[in-house]
Amino acid sequence: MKPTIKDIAQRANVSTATVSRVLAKKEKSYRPETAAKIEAIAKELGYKKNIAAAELAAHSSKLIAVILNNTQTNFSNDIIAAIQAETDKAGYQMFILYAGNHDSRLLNQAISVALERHVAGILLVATSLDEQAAMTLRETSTPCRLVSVYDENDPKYTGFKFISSDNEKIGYLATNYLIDHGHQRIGLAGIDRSSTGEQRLRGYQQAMCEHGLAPHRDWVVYGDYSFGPQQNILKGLASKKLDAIITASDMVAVGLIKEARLLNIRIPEDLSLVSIDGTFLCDITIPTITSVTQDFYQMGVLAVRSLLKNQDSQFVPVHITARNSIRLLAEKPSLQN
Amino acid sequence: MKPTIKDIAQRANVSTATVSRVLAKKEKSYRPETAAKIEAIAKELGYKKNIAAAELAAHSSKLIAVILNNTQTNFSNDIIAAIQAETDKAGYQMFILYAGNHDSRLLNQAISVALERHVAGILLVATSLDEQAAMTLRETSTPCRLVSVYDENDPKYTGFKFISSDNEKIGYLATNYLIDHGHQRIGLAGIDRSSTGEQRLRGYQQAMCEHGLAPHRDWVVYGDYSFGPQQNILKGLASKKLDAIITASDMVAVGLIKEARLLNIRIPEDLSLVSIDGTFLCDITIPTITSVTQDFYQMGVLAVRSLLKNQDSQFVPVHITARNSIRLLAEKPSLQN
DNA sequence: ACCATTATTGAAAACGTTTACATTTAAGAG
DNA sequence: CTCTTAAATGTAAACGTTTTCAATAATGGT
Repeated sequence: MKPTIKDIAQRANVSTATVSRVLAKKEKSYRPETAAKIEAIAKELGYKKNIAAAELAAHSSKLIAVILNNTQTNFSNDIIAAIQAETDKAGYQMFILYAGNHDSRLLNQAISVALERHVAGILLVATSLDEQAAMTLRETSTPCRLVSVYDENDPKYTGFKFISSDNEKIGYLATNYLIDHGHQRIGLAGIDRSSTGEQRLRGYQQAMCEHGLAPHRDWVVYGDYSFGPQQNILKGLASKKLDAIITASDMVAVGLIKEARLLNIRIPEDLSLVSIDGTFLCDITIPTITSVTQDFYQMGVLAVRSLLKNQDSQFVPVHITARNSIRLLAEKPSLQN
Repeated sequence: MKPTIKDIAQRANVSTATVSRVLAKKEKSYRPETAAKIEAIAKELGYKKNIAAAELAAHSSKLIAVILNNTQTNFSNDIIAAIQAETDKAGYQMFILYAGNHDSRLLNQAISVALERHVAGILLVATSLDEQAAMTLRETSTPCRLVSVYDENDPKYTGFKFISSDNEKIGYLATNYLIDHGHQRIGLAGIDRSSTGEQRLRGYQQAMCEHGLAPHRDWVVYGDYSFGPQQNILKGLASKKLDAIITASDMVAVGLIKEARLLNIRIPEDLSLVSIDGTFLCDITIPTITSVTQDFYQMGVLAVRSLLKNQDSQFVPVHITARNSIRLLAEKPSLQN
């Protein structure tokens, strides 16, 4: 039988209460000698606390549930590593639940499991809400944060706190950066039609408009952030004579670089490229890809802090990482269609 | 206050025992009407089982601890997704603990946490053991499996069951495949000096020897499986006039492709390449990379099954995925040094 | 209608902690 | 040396389930 505090108490000639206090390191409520004795015995017996019992008695768990979208994003690794490190630092453990892929049943099941475990908090990473999930999460007293997802315009999302990059800013930054380099006919490829995509699109449009460059509707190609030289982004845009393209993710950028190579379009000589994300993929290509870089690790850190310290929503700063996929254009390239 | 089975029992005019039985779906031990009534009330009250209490009472947890190495490998995603799906299917939940990077303290702490949670089992993914960890795991009755790690020659590993690709076979397959395509001067790049690297090296050497191609010691370049065009693998091997290189991982392959491009070495015209892993990275490069492909998803699935059903160690089949990084050489290229 | 089974249910004892409250012991003030 | 107060420990009641064993109700055979 596994040893319990009772066994320790007996051997140490103290009560279980004292053992509990020592093992839980309750401040100033036991003599150092008592503590030493108890700790020695605990070690000798190979005692392991039964967390289930502890959580039951204390009405508090040191668990954080992380709910993840199943789609393989090459950045969730970073977020998760950060969440793990930060929860660990606070004496918590994280535990991961996958919520499939826009699968309402799985999502709600994951939430249910988290609540059954009476977790200290829930982190929804890159996962969009549905009506039922939103309701459940609103009703429970368990705190929750959305990570890398938000939507001020969707009532489903109101009341939920989030930690994310500012997608509008991302679109705006990327576009402005290209404009600063003399580009005018700028495309946007790979965004989806959900909140994230729309937000980036808005930023793009705003930057364009502010410079009097009304973006052509055809310059925007929708997608799902994934790799796809087969998506023929460039073929579709070929007739448009674009100066540059912003890709919605590094995966899209990599696909586009490959497509360009096959079509003998040189980057950046014939076409500039700036990607959104800034993961390691930007460094493995030729040329390396200039990106609007998101700080995914920091995002994870802040998400945990926000959850544990009940802080408000916040945007994680983004920045341009200059690499080699942009050329400098003359001041005013032609603009006729 | 959150509702408990007591509340449900009261409202349904039954005992808590009955409620427990219904909610746990104990076979044939209650009338359907009773079940219906209880389930209705549970739903109405928004009842959530307190898993801590259940685990405490039942002496069994439905948790699987997954202990992970911190190093970013682009395949652990697949393994983890599989573990999640498979544990879920069996009614378990998995929970992840990071063990740093050959960090003894963190590893043992992770194991300790897993044991405190009285998990049903532990999966060590791509994590090597140290003396203390091996001892702890041997002493406990909690079952455990190593995933993607094994070493028949290291006494630390004896007695531990594993699920992994056969690294010797991987090295052997890759080498043979190149030999079959007429290559003779074959290098091996990026392996480390731990068990995995040594095993792959042995397979490589065996295949070479079987064909009377004593491999030159200089043809093997050590590394750590990671991306590094800066590692100058090719520069180091330039004088060796190799026909082909086997890279220890896709990341190494990608780095090597980049290096080759910068050095104007054409792949596969000047140098053939076969990589080990076969992840998405093999598809995004130009040329696409022929690989010895590991079935990481299956590895995760089998690991969970082995753990839960107490099955023995097993190798997960690997196979060659032909892509475009190998050329066909004449039967007998020159072999003088 | 009666008895032997069998299917349902209930009562209550675990499970291993934490913690409020009570008690004892030690320490300090005068 | 006594009194007051603080520190250290003990007692015992939770916490919300599961499960054994006992009790009751339903069922079928005769």
